[in-house]
Amino acid sequence: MSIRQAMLAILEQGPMYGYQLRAEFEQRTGETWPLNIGQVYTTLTRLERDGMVEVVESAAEDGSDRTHVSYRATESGRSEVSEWFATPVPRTQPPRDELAIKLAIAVTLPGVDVATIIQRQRSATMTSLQDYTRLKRTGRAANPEAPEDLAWSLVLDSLVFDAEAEVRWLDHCEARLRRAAADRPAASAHATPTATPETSDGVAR
Amino acid sequence: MSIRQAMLAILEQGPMYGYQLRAEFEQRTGETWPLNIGQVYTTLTRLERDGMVEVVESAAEDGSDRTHVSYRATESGRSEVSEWFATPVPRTQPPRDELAIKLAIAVTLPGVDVATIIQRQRSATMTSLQDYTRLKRTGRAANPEAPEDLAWSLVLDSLVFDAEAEVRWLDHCEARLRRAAADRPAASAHATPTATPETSDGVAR
DNA sequence: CGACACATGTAACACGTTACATGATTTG
DNA sequence: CAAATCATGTAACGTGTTACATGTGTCG
Repeated sequence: MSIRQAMLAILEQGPMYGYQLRAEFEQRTGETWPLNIGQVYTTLTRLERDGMVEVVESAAEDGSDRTHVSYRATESGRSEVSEWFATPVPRTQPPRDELAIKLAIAVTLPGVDVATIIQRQRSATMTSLQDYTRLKRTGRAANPEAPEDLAWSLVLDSLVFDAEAEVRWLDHCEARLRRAAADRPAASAHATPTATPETSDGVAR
Repeated sequence: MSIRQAMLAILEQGPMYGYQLRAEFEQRTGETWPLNIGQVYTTLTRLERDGMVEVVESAAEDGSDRTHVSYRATESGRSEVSEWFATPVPRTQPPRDELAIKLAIAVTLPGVDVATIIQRQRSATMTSLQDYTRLKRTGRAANPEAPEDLAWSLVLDSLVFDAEAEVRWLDHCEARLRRAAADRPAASAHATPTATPETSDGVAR
């Protein structure tokens, strides 16, 4: 649902055609979320159907006489954009987190080696983190003053913050599982139920 | 794509029918990611088509003579699950982050009050954080020893880590924007173009 | 009995990806 | 000129949500 609004928002800069829209989007987000060109056209069609944009056949501005199928945001479109900016992204129904789902299920199944899953995941994520920092050094020399480069840089930071949070969470999970295992040591290998005393957890909460 | 694997993984516990699968899933993830019952059936159909599960008409175990349409994981299904657990969730194409996209575009558009967007978002996210901690206190009395409750608790922690990372990122963005504004002070309020020396145009790019 | 939860589906739609078709323009 | 890139689409498929239809079991 965010592509639609993003495209509409970019149209605030003026009428554009499909390819241009994709270029503008990717310039701001880097190679992070490549935007499928097919989807650009289908989304534009739906936006037009919903009265958010209208077609403006425009000559290419580069002098050639080629015309493109450009789109311009309508009044409705512009108001949808400002509402998008004015409303915080809700956390009521966060997108499903595959890693969280995976671990949540893993800890409930017998015979699944959760510790290994965690270690592999952390190692993969830390590799990504290194890639991100490498990207930040290499990054788009250009001029860091330009808003598009600032945008891309912020997106990159967002990925870093996210990956760091994931690593922290993995450490946290590891610790909690270790404590849980310490409380009832037999449960791992040969499945001895050990009758769990009272409620004396130690798992906190 | 994660629901499919999650359902398949849960079937490792033994044959189940639609409603049961949903209940097992939601018990592990709390009310975080409610699983649509319609999707359960369509996903089961596709899993069967792909040879991952097979139907086992089973009598309900609670004594009643009612039979349910239960599914059991096949050999292929089981191997897909173990591969799922063995492979880290890749960060190569992370799911699109609506907030990051929104801010990335916002900073490149003239006349958008990014500072306000950030403040509103942070305030909304911190409210969610409070809800999470309240949930952690209230949480599912039951017994925290039970693996399902541990799972749900880890998921909740994941939400917290995520929200905290978001707040940190918002602070980070705010700081960077303040620095950028300090470097070229005129750009904010009354849209004074200040003629940006060399490349002219003001629209940049 | 009537309301409600359980249980199994189907249809319609939105969104997203991959792949293909078809031209025009640019460039080695 | 041939190949690559730009540009605009369409078709097929997977996934996800919402809504509807239909029937069974339970409980006040």
